Amino acid sequence: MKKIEEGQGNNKAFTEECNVILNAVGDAMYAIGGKWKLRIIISIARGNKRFSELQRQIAGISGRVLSAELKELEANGFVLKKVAVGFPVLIEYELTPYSQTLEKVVESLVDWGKQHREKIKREFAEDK
Amino acid sequence: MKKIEEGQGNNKAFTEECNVILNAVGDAMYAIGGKWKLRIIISIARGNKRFSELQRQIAGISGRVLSAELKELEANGFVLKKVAVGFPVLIEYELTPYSQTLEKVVESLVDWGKQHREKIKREFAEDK
DNA sequence: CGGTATCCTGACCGATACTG
DNA sequence: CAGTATCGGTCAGGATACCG
Repeated sequence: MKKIEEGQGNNKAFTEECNVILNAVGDAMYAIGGKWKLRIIISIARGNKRFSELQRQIAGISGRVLSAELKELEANGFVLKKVAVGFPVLIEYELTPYSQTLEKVVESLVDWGKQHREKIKREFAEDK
Repeated sequence: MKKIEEGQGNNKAFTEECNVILNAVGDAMYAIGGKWKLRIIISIARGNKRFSELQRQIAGISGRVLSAELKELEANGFVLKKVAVGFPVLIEYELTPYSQTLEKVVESLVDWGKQHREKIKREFAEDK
């Protein structure tokens, strides 16, 4: 009676450890996955502070969605909303220090995204 | 007449460069975003090859969704489906070399996800 | 300018049952 | 075992109009 046939699929400790990894990625994607969250964070990081700047910079996002996402990001501690009294009222968004922990994630995603886009372009070119 | 008030929001070259970043992240999220794709890739990378192994390892995924995602991953060049003739027919999934390019992304996401989960837990504990 | 309100569609996805 | 078929529900997010 073999206990492990091949691969590590039925090794208990292995399965547990794999679950830790899987949960971590799940948590990460839950927090910053979705179409817009990371893009908004990046856009703020690169100097866009105003609502309209963000909407202009992030192609395709609607006001409704940007508004909702900013609220969520604020609630989750990624973004700070600053309201300066005066006339007209000046509203600026900025990142919290916690957003800086995303640096490596963003960097690797940008790198991969660039090379992936190149790959897709090459394949498309070959398809003719 | 000031040309640039403050920040870099209206600097053209800057905006362009920011768009490159934004597009890269958009492409990446389009390809490997969503609830399951990365988890499936990770799960295969860690030795799970069979359909049922994957379904067992990836908590919460239904057969229907796993099937659809595997097809998409195959079509996009991340996964290879191997069918060994015999009885019963043995079907195994494995990663293509291209999936290896995701290593850094996965690594940073796992790291961040782990610390994020810790942060959430701490905040939850404080809330009492 | 910085949003909200309303409405709506389609993508995603869970459950269940069935098949070769 | 490795899926497919069908159904139905939820929800992200798009369009548009409006508001202080």
